[in-house]
Amino acid sequence: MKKQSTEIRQEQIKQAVLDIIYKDGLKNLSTRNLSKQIGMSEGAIFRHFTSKQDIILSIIKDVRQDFIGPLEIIANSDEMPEARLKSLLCFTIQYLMENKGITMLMFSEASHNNDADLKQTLLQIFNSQKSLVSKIIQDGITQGIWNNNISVENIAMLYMGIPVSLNIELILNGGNLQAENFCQNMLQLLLKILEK
Amino acid sequence: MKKQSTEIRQEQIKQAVLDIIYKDGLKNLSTRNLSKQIGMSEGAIFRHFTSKQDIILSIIKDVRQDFIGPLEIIANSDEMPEARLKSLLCFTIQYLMENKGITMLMFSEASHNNDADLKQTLLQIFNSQKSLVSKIIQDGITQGIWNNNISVENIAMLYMGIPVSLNIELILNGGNLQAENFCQNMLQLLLKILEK
DNA sequence: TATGTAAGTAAGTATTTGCTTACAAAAGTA
DNA sequence: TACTTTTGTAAGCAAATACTTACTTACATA
Repeated sequence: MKKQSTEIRQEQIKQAVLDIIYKDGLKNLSTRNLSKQIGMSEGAIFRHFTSKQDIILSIIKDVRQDFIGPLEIIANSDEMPEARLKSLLCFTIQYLMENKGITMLMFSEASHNNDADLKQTLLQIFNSQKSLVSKIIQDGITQGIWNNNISVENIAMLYMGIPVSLNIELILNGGNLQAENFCQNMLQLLLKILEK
Repeated sequence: MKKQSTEIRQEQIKQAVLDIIYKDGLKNLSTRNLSKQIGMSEGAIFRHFTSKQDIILSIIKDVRQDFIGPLEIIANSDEMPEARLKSLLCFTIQYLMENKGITMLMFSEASHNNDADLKQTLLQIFNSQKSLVSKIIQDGITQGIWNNNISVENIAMLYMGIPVSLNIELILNGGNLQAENFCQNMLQLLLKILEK
């Protein structure tokens, strides 16, 4: 196999991990299977990551950077709450559609890991999402746009189920889902809850 | 160890499976680990089930009987749509709280299984839930109680995320969650969407 | 062109996996 | 009581697992 830099290989390996999880499930995520998917020897994987655990940790850290990072920018922008909520939701759905294995990875593998570092990062990812949604909703209420009689906490919780709804549909109906439509549809429902 | 009938042992084994999944995650669900949890030898497990797969299949069939069964009765009762929706949601949450490993099992293990029988049962469980919620909502619309401008399909999709939201909270925040409150809270939000 | 290093491989390692075997003992039944 | 069946065990099986080793090869740079 042609030689490549560690940076390139690391990206390939992480992508392959997510692909395997989405297509074949977590139980088929073995280093042997992984090497087959990439077309490189098993030993080579361990040139670029110290352990299988290390690959997963790296993926979760990517999530914080490539997913939570942009979400923070969206939530803290000076746009109207409704526009921010839409951006937040649509970006989330887009990200999860492009990284289809991530939802499963975070729930199943990562959440029951005894690696404290990994667990901490994971908790941070969930809590960040929740608090960013909460912030936008709170802004809308404060600005008098939305109903002040609803519990921000409860909507945030309902919101957190949306990405997983998406995942259920993807797995069971085989991935043919219009991300743009899905985002708009869910947004409509949320706005109905928020309206005065 | 004292002898017990296969029926009793099967229940114990299935319960232990769900406990392990909830506490330690799917990757720790080995037959060795399972035998340790029950306090019986590994060989004894295979007296009562033909394979590990067989245990999982049996659990999923329980879900259809003990969970989907009652849901059908609730959805088809002659109560008002709002009362039925509440019962449906609260029963779902109660069931998942009492069988905390099931959500994870259905998503991760079962959805990527190559056993056709299992996959079929699983698909049935998801689609049943969705169609029962849809039925209740449709009834409410037909009776002129709820808004006829909303998409039944979309609300059903949003609904399906609620049980998993619950699971996230349970795993990450350590299980201290008031089921009764959670049910009422989510119901409030759904009713807000449905109202005219 | 020579050389050091980073990136590749095949073939191991020890451990864990799901499951089987050969046998023991408890419990129902005659 | 005698005998059959059912439920239990300890020890071991082949295959799969994550990871290592000893060695090779491509490539940037002196």
